[in-house]
Amino acid sequence: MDYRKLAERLLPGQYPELSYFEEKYPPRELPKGAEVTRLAPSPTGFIHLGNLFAAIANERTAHTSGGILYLRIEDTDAKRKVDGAVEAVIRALRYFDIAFDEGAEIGGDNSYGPWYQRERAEIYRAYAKDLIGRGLAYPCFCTEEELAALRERQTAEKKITGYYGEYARCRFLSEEEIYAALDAGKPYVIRLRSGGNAEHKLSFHDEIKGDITVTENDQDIVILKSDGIPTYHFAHAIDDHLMRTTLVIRGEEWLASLPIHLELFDVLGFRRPKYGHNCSLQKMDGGTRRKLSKRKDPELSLEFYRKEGYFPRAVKVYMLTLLNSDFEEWYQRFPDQPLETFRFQVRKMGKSGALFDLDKLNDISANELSRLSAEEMAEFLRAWTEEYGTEAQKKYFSDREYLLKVLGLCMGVAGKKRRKDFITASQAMDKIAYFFGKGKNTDAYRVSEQTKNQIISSFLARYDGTDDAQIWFGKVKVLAGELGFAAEMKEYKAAPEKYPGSVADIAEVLRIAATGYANTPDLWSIMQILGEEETRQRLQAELGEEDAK
RNA sequence: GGCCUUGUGGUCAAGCGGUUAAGACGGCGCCCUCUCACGGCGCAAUCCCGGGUUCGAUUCCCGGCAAGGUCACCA
Repeated sequence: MDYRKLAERLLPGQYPELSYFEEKYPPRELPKGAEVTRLAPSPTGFIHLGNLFAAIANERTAHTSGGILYLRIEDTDAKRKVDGAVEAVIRALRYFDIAFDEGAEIGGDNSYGPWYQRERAEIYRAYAKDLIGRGLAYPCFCTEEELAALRERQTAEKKITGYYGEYARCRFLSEEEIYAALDAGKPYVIRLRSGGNAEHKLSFHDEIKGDITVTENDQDIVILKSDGIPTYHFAHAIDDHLMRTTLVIRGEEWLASLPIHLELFDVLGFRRPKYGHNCSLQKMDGGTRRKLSKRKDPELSLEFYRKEGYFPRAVKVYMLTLLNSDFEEWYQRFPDQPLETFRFQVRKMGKSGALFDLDKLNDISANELSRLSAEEMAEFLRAWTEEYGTEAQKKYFSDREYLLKVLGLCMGVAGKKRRKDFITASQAMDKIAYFFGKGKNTDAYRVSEQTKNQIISSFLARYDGTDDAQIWFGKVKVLAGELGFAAEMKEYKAAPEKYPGSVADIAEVLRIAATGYANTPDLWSIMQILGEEETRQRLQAELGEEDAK
């Protein structure tokens, strides 16, 4: 068969010589050891924690090695396209400090572009034409129904499913049959004429998994779909070669198609990049664990973390602790070092999938936030509130001095022992809400109505907003004594049966009355911030409830 | 089902022939304490199972089992 003629018929016209591409996209001039990595999302705009996980691995690898990270958009599937998706991806990643050097909408060096696969159609076709001309690819006229029927038959016969070997019907079409089908205008795809044998196993070194065994590919996979757009596999080989990617870090769901990619690189005469297949983040679903999925886990979308107001650095730190097991120790030793100074290593990435642990993230988050100054915290909260907060919450920022006092109390003294009350912006905003107006009590009094009223009114009788903490607490103790409660905790603990309660119980009533919560930071300080007038009003209101009754 | 990958406490994990099997999160106690938080001190783990190899195996080999991934003109 005249393959050249067939290639001309299938992909007519002038295409550049393949050497043209080699020259146009020469190997990058980078220092030794520098890795070129990439992120290649499809433009659905949806990006979740698993993507971030891989993104950080790619970014760190590129930038700790003095290399380059670029963004390529895999838009070969028209169905997946969503408007504004690329910008959304870039924005989401920038929130976590992932910066690209080149790529779609990045504005860096564009000499290795275009970055949208749709715009690279000519390139793929040139290579496909070459393959056809060399007899390494051929047109396939099988319909979806026929392929489905084939699959069914293979399944019934317990054969491996797919288009391969004797099952690759169109592989054996005669020249006449091909041209007849073409003349009849039948739609077709271009398939690779695989030279592999699935019986053959070869050993392959994966940068993350180590030495693994892979089976040779024998599937005549589609390289050009009927619309002339390449499949992922074909585009991957060509793009990563021409963009001179040195290390492909991608999810382990790609491991199964690695044999295809290996064959493609060989057949195209490309030097293979290194590969690292990272395990995917998993989550508990019912009784079993599974990888995070775009469709099933919208709550794990990056957008979720922004909405909740997670501190971006906290999410990043958590990802890093999962990515490189020695990171956590490093971070404990050098908490003030920039994250970038940690020596990230691909080979240290875990081999098994980690379960996403919200508790751990929350702990890290609380730690991160506790290291902020009140001013920084205020700024973080303000930015979050502007985007996601309620109108009422936006008012918290009208009196900056007041807000700072509140945050100072809730965070503790800078440089000293600090509280870790705040986990996320939305949680923090809720946590400080009582400083900006008291609603219904969240916690209930644990003493009788009568005792409660007694405590509040006798406190009110001697409360003076100018008292310092010592005097203030002294008065609470006296009050406790008058009601028969233990004024000293030591005495109470020594003989709890002798008292109806202790100062702790007295303080609890006052605390609930003033804030609505049984647990808060120092009560005296809270009253100082609220001011005497507001404090009195709140306590008075608690008495009022009884009158109403 | 075929193929691939993985299997150390509830979770993330270090260790890779001899260890009291690190550490972190979570849990639970205790201490500190007007509550909470912080901090401090403790407690809880038959290294998936079964065979080998070895003086000795969590570590090596084989076989199970379990979990995950994948088998598209989706990426």
